[in-house]
Amino acid sequence: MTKAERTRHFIVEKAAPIINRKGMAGTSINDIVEATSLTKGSVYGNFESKDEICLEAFDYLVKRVGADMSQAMSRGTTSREKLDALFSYYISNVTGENNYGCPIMNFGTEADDTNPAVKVKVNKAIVNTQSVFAKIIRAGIESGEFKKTVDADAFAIKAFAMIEGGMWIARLQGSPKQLLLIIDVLKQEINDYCQ
Amino acid sequence: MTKAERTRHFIVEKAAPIINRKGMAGTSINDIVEATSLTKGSVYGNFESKDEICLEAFDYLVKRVGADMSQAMSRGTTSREKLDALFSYYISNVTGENNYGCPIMNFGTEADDTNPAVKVKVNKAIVNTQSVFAKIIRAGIESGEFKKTVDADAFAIKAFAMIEGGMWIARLQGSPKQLLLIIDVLKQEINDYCQ
DNA sequence: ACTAAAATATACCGATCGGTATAAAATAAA
DNA sequence: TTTATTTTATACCGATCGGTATATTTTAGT
Repeated sequence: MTKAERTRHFIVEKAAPIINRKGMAGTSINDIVEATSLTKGSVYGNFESKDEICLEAFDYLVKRVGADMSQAMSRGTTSREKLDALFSYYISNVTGENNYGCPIMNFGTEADDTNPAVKVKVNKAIVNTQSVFAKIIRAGIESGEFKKTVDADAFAIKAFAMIEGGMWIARLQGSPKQLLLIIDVLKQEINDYCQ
Repeated sequence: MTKAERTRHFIVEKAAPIINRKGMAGTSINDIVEATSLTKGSVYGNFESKDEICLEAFDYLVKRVGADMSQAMSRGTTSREKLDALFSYYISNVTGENNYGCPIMNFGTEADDTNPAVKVKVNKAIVNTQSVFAKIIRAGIESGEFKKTVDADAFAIKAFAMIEGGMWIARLQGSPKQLLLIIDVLKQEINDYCQ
């Protein structure tokens, strides 16, 4: 890893949480300069534009969320336990201190009408996340844990929308109350899936 | 209504869809000047700051959405029909041409970490919208249309999260497919509420 | 240690940002 | 219609925006 590669990564690491919090338009190069204690020349020596930083910041955040989700899932053995672990991760993601919301939600809402490149990345992240849910359900069906009649894709779409909506509300209200209710509903539904 | 009041309203009317689409940070005063064909001096003769315009724009958008929801609901007689009409409104909101997403979602996501005043307004809008759902359910229970065991508040929270999540996904994907699935799930659930 | 190459810092660019002082024009009360 | 008041347009403010040319420093291969 060359110096430049390390610096690039360092800049992304510092910039990502700021962009996730303040938005792409709301974050200035100066914000990034201050956060990294570098200079503008140094930042632009490693990146071509602010847009490139935003794109890599989104990739970085999504990768980190994905890693956290995998780690959470690995704590469960059965499909149901894996789903429970995922739910717990989402809840901790809202109740934890240094968290600024789901990057897929934050970048997606801003990029929707303004940044096609980011929009494409967000769409891929949505599909990936939903397929994580669907794969767990399918594994549970194959192992005999869940009924064969369960629609894995439909559950994934529904659960993802509910959780994203619930996290968004929880962050805005400064309370996990509604997210907890939504997670309870999902757990009850998974309970009904069991045979 | 004085000239100033009319102009204020005119500015908000023109600025609101732009801010809803590009975000508060992403919209410049010049954008508003161009959209209104007024001058900067005229805009600042009627508003103290860009922030004030954003706040009024949000109020305007929420009021309009509320009116559209009321109009949709009035097309139904039973509680179930009213809910169906609401769902249809949300779907048309996504499939329609000149639409740029739910203002509660757009303003909420941006304001969450950057604009406390807007955040307060967004929270009130969330509570109001959820109470619309809850009230319909409660009316249905009182009229004997729905079972007494139905939890109106829980349904409102769940349905709102699902719909907001579903609309967000639909706009990002450029397809109402997942929202339609989510609405179907809700309709099925309401069907189960009937006795 | 020497040196070519890579990375960083300084200083600056024009454009645009939100906002304002002031003059010109339009409104509204008399 | 006159006149005081309100509203609008012009021209400008300093600050900050994203971005760059260039000089200086640091890195890394020999």
